[in-house]
Amino acid sequence: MSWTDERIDRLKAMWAEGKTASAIAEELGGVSRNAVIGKAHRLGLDSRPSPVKAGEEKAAAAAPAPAPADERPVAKVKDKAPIAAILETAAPMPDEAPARAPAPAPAAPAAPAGKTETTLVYRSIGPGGFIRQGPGEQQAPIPPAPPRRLVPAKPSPEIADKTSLLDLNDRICKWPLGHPGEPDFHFCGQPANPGYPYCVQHCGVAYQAQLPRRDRRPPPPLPYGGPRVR
DNA sequence: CCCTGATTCGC
DNA sequence: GCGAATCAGG
Repeated sequence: MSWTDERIDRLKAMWAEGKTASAIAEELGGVSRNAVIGKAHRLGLDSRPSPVKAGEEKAAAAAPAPAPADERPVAKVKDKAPIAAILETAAPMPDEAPARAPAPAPAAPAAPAGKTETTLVYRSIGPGGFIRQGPGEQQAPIPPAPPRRLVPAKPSPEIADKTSLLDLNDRICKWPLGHPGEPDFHFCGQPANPGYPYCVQHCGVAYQAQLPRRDRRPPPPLPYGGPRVR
């Protein structure tokens, strides 16, 4: 079914009457509700109060100022231009933000005593989560530290004579002892079995002959409660 | 789940 | 331009 002039007129009339898109579609016949809505849009007919938009208007009225970037809904994956949306959100808005919340100029006198004035400052959040400074609120530059002679830090006593990550090469055993992040975490450090990353002893742990299925033993319960799930 | 309108995007 | 598919609130 095509959009003849007559059908378009009927659509316009019913749309103006406030009939729902489904009702219009049913009355016209041969078209779906979506077809009616699409046609109405292309004709430039007035928007109807849509459930989606109604909520947005309320929110907009309650919070006229743009919400901080980190509180806005994250761009959905399906969005065709998520980058653009993020950039638009994060980009400084030279006309709005500073005008709405002017930062006190460095030379400006402090607020009059006895009356505490709280100014709400909207900031945009940068891609890394840092807070962008607004114009006119630069901090005084941090003075450079006085020059000092740099000396190597002493290793902590716990790992003073242990094999650390930096000590590893292809000739020493890389078998880890302890857990990464713990203060005494280190590596075996014995001479490696040539061609292997571990010493002979740890090669015996790391490499085991493949047994036929029927000969395999079920693995013993793990001492630490199973693999960590992150 | 149903309804609604808005929007997108392949045709 | 068309409209199905999809989204999102009621």
